[in-house]
Amino acid sequence: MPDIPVRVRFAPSPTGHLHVGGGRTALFNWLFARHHGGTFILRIEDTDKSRSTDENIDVIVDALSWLGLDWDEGPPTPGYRQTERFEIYRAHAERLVRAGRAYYCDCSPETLDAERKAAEARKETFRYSGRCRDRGLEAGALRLRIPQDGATVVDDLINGPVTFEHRQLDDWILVRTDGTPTYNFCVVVDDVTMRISHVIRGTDHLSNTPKQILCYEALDYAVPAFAHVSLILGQDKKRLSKRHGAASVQAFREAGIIPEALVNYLARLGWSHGDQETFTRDELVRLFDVKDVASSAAVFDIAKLEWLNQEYLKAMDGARLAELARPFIARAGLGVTLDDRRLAAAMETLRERAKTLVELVEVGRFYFERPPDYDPKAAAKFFGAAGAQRLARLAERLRALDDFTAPAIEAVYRDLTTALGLKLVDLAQLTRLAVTGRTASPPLFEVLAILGRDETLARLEAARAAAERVA
RNA sequence: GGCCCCAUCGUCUAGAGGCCUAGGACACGGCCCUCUCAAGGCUGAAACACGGGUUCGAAUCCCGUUGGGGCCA
Repeated sequence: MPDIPVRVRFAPSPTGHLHVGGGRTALFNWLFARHHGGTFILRIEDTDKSRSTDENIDVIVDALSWLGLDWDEGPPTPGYRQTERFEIYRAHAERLVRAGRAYYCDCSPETLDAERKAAEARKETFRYSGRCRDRGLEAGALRLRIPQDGATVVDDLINGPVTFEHRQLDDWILVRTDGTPTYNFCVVVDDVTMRISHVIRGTDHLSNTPKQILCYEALDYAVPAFAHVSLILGQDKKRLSKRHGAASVQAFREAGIIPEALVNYLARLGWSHGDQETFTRDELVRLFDVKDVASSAAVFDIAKLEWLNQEYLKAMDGARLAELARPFIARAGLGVTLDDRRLAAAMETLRERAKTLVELVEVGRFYFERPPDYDPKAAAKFFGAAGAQRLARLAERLRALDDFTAPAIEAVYRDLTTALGLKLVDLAQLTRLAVTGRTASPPLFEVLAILGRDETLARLEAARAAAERVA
């Protein structure tokens, strides 16, 4: 189908947050559209009024925007929500009735239920008997008249040809007795009227596809190409859900994952390009082809996502990192007193020590507050009279230092180490404990330089006092 | 239960009959580097679900079994 314009859509139902599986489906659609210079459409499947809310639409729109998946058609422009389209479904239903491709059925739920039970008793799949097919009714549920014999083949771009025998299908309901269209009918009408060229969606819809294809044909519309993407599984190989922890795009955002990393990870889940692991957005657009998407399901691996996230953090400059980190600093209840320059420098000392923005703040807490306490084990080891003594001497020398930079500070430490007949690690760990409250931190001399002389001396003095109390 | 999909290291995957004594990445172990923790470098362990075919030759093709998943109820 090289001649028809590529038009793809992502059609979430706004019944909750955007699931990462949905995020990946959206990404694949978006990449496909951008790769082919086509159109990416966002459509909201909100026919389930009881569970669909405007808030959820906002959340999904927000998540897609955050991922950088912009749509060419869709909300807030009207006409892209199913609840706005009932007139269109009605018109198409009428068309099918007039063409004799659909008929009304007044079989009661009880009758149908009895048939279903009978079929079960015979260990057969329940199929509607077609009792009302030729009764010429003018009201009731509207059913699609499908061929009795033969088969429909879904020529799936990912799975290859998949054959469904018509004898396994039945005359399914297009419009319920109460006049509401069914999901499968809405989807077909929407895809038809939006001139969708490729339907890229989750494999949970593969089984519905033959019914839909029959409906396209009844409507006398060209059938689009289909590509069914496998589901994302949790560690237990069950469909990924909230039970597995973070499963929504929003949850990862809050966990401090950056959009570039999530996009890269999601793209690599089921799709690959040789041995390449990291891709820029442009590379993805250039290299992605839905035909290369794997047909097997994939387990979501948070550890790998976090590794990728760190790869992105490590490649980022301090200023940008600072902007990303600010909301996380605030959420941790901390305030920034460092100026922009120092904050950026601080970020650069943290980025290879954190896999997420949340971790970045945790590991860099001391940049935003004085140590509220000292690691007890380390305090027992480094503090005491000797420790207090050493802290005093360090403070004395640092106060006298002309140039409060990392190399100059290091020289002071090396000097004093020799003078005292110690190892560098002794004074370094003592100071680290004094300044950060912990025994692990970014390179000490850089930390001191970023904190600045006044703050460093204040912390040294506070620690000295605490050290004396230990003694 | 019926129909459909899927099956390479723990995980994501490369592999489209000989290039495979199966490659990469994450995670894991070891070593190096080192002011701590990381990061980094080197290195180790780790897989073609099983059984039949087809073929000179199968991870790659076919059939079955098993297992997992989905849809319909």
